[in-house]
Amino acid sequence: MIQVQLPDGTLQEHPDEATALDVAAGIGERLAGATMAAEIDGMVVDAMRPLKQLTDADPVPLKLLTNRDAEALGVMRHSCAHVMARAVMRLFPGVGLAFGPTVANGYYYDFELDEPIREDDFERIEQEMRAIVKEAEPFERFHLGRDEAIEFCGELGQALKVEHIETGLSEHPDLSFYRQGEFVDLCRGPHVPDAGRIKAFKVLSVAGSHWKGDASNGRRLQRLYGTAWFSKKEQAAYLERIEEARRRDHRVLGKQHGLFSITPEVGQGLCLWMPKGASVRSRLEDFIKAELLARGYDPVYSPHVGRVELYETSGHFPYYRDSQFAPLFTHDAGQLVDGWIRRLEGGALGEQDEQALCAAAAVLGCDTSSYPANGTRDERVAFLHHWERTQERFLLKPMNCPHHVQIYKSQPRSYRELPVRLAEFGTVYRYEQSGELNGMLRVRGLTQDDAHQFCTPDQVEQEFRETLELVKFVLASVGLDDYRVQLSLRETGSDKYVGSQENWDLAERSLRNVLEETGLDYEECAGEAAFYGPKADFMVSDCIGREWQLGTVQLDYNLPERFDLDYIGSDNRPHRPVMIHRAPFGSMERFVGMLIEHFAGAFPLWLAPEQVRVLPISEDRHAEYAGQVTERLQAAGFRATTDLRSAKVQSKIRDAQLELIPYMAVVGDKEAAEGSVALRDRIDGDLGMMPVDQAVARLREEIDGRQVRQVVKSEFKGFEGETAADNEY
RNA sequence: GCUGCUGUAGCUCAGUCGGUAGAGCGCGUCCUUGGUAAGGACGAGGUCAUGGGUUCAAGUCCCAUCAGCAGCUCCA
Repeated sequence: MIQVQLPDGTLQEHPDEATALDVAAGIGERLAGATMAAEIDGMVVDAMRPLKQLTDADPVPLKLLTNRDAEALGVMRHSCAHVMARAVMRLFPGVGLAFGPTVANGYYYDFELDEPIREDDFERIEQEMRAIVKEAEPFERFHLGRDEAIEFCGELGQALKVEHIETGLSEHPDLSFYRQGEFVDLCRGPHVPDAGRIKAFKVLSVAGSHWKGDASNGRRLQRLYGTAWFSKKEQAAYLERIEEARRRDHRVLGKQHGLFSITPEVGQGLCLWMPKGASVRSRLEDFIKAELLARGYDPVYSPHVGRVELYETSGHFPYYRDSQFAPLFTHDAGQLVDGWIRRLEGGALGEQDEQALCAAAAVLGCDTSSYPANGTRDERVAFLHHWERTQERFLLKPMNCPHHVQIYKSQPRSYRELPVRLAEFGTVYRYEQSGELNGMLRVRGLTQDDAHQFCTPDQVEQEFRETLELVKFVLASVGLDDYRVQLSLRETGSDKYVGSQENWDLAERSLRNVLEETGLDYEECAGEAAFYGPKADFMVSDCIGREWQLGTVQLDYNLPERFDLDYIGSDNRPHRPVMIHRAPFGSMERFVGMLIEHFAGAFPLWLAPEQVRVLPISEDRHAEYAGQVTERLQAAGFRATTDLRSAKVQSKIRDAQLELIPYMAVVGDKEAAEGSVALRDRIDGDLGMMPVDQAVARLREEIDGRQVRQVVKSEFKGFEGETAADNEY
């Protein structure tokens, strides 16, 4: 007999071969039916395996995982991924299986298959899945030794599984498999007891992927995404959330409401701000500029380009070469020599090609007569570098910091004037991979609400503290109150970071101290730091529960070193300042794009491009009074227009509603006689007649308080604490 | 950058088997002058993304390019 201890402390006796499922059945039939898996000492395991196989503990600390537990949801989804793979194998004979893990809200399975899977196929895949679920066959686990396992997968024709056992799982002495009817898959598990426990599922999308995430190995896979839930109701809520997100797509709303546009004529990832989008942006910029002035920042301006040497010194140019626009050369041969150097350094330059380059460079006016063609590679590179350095090369700036550093450096600094805070809405250019571009959220030209704070090491904590306050304040001003901070730290043992060990320790400690002290919800992430220092990123949740990385605060002990910055201390000796990079919004593009989705295009009054529209009942009789009202509203500082079309007022109201104008002012005979308006609210509808002054006061109050009145919360909750499982197989 | 899918009027989309290009909304003109989410009539709008190819004939089939979408990889 074995002893089992349940979470409430009760002890039970069970036969030696008892499983968690047996324990559940002993408590109640319904519980057994709802049991998906079990948890022993925090480890999620199969409910159908004998407890003795799973632990030596006595008594066995057992928790039954049912359709009320987030952990069970992951198990069930992973089982559903197997069901999907089984269905696909039936419909596409000869398909190769790769990986099939769970992800947030669902799962995927990667297949190796020549024939493309199309959306039209989803229905029959789901049908096959329904048939498999209806059969409710059990998931059976078994083990094989390495050699047997390789032979077994070979016999099944699963070459990728063989490869994975030989490489990824080379340390595993024996391998576990799960069988479900005719379908067998190498898998760590755990799984639900039988397929019948999958109550709601759907195949969602198909996309390309790469074997083990490596694009260079040339092995293309097809990734089929699906979702699964404990009930149809939960699934419906989730699908509705996806729909809601689609309805809020800033690319669609941005076009519809004339906020921004991205055209092939201008270029991929280069955003044109239309008047209405520019209006929203400029409200935000004015707001934060005023805030910065109040907080002791000095606004500065700097150009969009800078000499390449600036970014060589900062380290950005060599580190991010591939994600920058190519340098601009003033000499005709510049680009050629640059490509020449890179080919030499890459070791991929033939003798003939080199001679051709030599000749071509000469034609373009670069004197190559003393080029050491027979010298070492280093000598040849040095010759070309030397020439290049005599030439002007510019870079579209990928960062504002080097320019701000030059402003700091332009005069001697005393500890008395620190911190120096230089702020600029600086536009930077990054050559993002084409597949990464996404509306305003990921662009190639973006404007950061950037600033750099230069301070003494002693001031770091206080500066960081104040900066966190600023970020919190600006997020609150647009009604974003649901966020957490990700503290990105270095990864021990990696060589991608610059700067001394002591500085990193100091920086990380300072950030952690202040975050602790402010009580912000934060989480540490090793390996996510920038190459020059740790950072605190604000992860903001929007009204339908999606998380966005917006503001960032980054400590930097590196650039001051590289640019040899100093200030004179009270000891009359030079000291090294510390830099803080920070951008509360992140970039204006990304921030406004996120706001469009958060507000579903319906901006709060203080940000709305058009705040009030005056609607005359009759175009010819009330046009004059409508014009007067509009002028009064404009004089009071509102963005107001008049709708003078010869349409019925119902139709004008409908259009204004669809254009998401916050307020309408209807004017007819009565209003004209009394000097009033019939105010209509986008949200609450008709507010009745009131004097114009009263309407002005009402709107003024809403704007001054930066009120956010309409943010629809999503029905979808998901599972508290749910995370994507880390599936090894 | 890679894989897959897509590209028809300002917008959203039909377009069968390869046989002279369609709708709704929007826009323009005219009629209508109205009271809180669509009044009516008429009209203008397209080198079917671009460039090649196959064919008597291409929006439709093939190739390339460009752009968009989904995903992968990346993100100072």
